[in-house]
Amino acid sequence: MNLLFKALSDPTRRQIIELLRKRDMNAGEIADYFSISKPSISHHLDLLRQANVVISIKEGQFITYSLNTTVFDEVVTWVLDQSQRKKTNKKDIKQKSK
Amino acid sequence: MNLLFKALSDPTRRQIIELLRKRDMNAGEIADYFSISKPSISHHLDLLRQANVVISIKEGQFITYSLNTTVFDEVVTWVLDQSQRKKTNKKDIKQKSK
DNA sequence: AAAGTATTTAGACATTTGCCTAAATATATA
DNA sequence: TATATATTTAGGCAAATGTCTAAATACTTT
Repeated sequence: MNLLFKALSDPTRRQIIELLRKRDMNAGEIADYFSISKPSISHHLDLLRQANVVISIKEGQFITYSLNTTVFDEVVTWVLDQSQRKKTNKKDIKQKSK
Repeated sequence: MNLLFKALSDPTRRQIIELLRKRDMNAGEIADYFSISKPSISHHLDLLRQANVVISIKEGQFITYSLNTTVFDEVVTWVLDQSQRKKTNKKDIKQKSK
């Protein structure tokens, strides 16, 4: 959960997600869309993979990345949940201190 | 957009959101739920306010914070959008370099 | 007006993050 | 097998982030 939100908190990583939404790409193709170095992109891809946002499949010399859209459900559920006001429980009522 | 995702990327701030989901609270009440200092909580609240996630209203000696749930729509829209595979445009097809 | 309470601001510090270059690894091709 | 290509790993560095204590601000109460 935290890895997931962390993964989404960087603009470059969100752009990578938007790219992969259109089609699967290998690391080099992805890097071509950015002006930062390939190792930096590789690092971002690693974080996205750790957060389960993308899956990577080695295809010969290339590594193809694709979105794992299922994790987004988790985010949507959490966020939508916050939009809904919760009924206050007795035990949640905090006394003013002193 | 970036401020919003940044705001959601910290566990303490997400917990604050979950607290405010139940009821509005003033800064001191919120701080009571955590073991970190009041100035730190105040800082988190400031970031949440900058991201438009909460609104603060001064009520005498207290400052009441409440959720501004409308911003969550933005997140849900973006995330849901990524879950939906996009039709590939001609112009989006990137030639393999060389 | 003085003292107490609620909250923020200021400034310092350690950790994390995002970036870089150089080197390592793995596969493909001449 | 030697060379070229694709990608990652390693290590370093600057900026951003999260935390703290001390001090400032603002309101309330005596």
